[in-house]
Amino acid sequence: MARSKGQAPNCFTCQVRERTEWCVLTEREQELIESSKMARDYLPGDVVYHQGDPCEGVFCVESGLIGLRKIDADGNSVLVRLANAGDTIGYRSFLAGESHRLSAEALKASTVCYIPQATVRAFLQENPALGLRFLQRTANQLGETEDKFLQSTSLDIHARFAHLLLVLKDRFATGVNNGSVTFELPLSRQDMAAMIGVRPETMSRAIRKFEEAGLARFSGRTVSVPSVESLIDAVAIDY
Amino acid sequence: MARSKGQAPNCFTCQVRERTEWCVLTEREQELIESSKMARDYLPGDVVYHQGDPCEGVFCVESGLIGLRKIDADGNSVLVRLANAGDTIGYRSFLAGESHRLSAEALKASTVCYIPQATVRAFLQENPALGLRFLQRTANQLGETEDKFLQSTSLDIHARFAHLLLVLKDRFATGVNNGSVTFELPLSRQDMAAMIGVRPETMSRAIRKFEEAGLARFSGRTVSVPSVESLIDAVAIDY
DNA sequence: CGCCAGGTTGATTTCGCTCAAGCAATGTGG
DNA sequence: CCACATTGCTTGAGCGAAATCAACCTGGCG
Repeated sequence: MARSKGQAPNCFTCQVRERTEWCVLTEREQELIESSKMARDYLPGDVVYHQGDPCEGVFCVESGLIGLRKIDADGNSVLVRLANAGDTIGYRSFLAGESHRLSAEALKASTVCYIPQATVRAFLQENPALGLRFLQRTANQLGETEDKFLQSTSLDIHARFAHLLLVLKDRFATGVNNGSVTFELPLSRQDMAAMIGVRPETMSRAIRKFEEAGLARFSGRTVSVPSVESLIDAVAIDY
Repeated sequence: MARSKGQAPNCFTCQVRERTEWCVLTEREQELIESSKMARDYLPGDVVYHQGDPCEGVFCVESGLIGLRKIDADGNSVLVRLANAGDTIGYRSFLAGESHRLSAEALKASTVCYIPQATVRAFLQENPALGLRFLQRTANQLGETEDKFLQSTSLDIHARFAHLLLVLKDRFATGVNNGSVTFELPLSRQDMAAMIGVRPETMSRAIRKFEEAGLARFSGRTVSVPSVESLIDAVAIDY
């Protein structure tokens, strides 16, 4: 997965540019960002930034997968969000003018571009469209996060787990064969547990229950869902 | 609290303008907003907009207090956020291009200005500073909401309740006498319960425990906290 | 080979939910 | 003006789901 020499990422040829907020920049601005950014490769487990680090810029994921985690007081790490290729991370803390509230860690081999604070700030001042794109994104995430909170109090664990699997399916499943899907989870059980707000032991039992109910099969990090339909039902139905 | 005739709110003389996102508008833009906005008074219980309504503009709270709630599938209403004078509401759905995800309801007698979609959109396009203000605000709320989720899984009910009281204190307490505070909660017990994600019965018991522990006294909607210090301790300490 | 982190499983406990009853304040119709 | 419903809050009893505690297994790695 390591980048061979001479293939440094370039904003103009970047495959994911159209999916990023930066696609609204003018040609001239793209040049500026191209010259001020710095790309780096990360292997799974590598840390892009640490919670508490001063926020000196934002990061744009060119490829791979980044996990954003919070380490709580007891030292437990909680996976809060995933960032795909095309996602920009670290901008929340940047905008709020705080140090990083979360840590960013590569879950797959990834390439990430660093864009320094000064560049971002300048663009935001002069190009309203850029801020608007981030605003839309942040507004959506806020809605999702609110729902997550509401679900954590109103839905039981199995419903939340079913919901999580559906989200992960949408993100990581490549194809669907008449209702049946198989895909690879880039997550540990612990991370999945944290995402729905339960202990690892409880996650384990939930997995077992889902296997017994024929809702999904788990083998290592490979999941197969025989019927997406039944999984959707499981979100609503209390059983 | 009703507005006497001839005192229609005016953006130029608005007391809270400096605390709103709109303070970055130019003189000319202020004129535009002044001429396109529509003010209305609301009594406690009055609804500003309903969850599911199409979002046709945003609302700026001039005075009073607005509660933003979500009605879940079972018909339970969950208080998600409070909006003070100076807060703009409905902009999340506006930005995400959805219909309203929450309902807005006056908790105190309030005056709220409606700013139509077209006006807001035009300003956002032309004045980067406005979008940035909203961006900052949304970024902060996103962080708060994330913390709320994490707390709901890592902190027990008493810690969450203590935390809630501290937040409400900051919002509604006027003065502090050597560590002791008394203030009026504009919320029902049910709303407080929903805010920390518990049932009303559990809220009741928590209140009782806090009184027994001398952490706070409750009489109707009046709360007095003898020692803010001990309340802060209660957030962390498990007892 | 032995160590260790991640995962599974079982036994036990506990916290908060559910169900149910009672109470006070407010409202409504006869 | 009183009888009665309604709504919000409190309290108790019992239950159940998930946390905790603990043991054990597995695979990777020095």
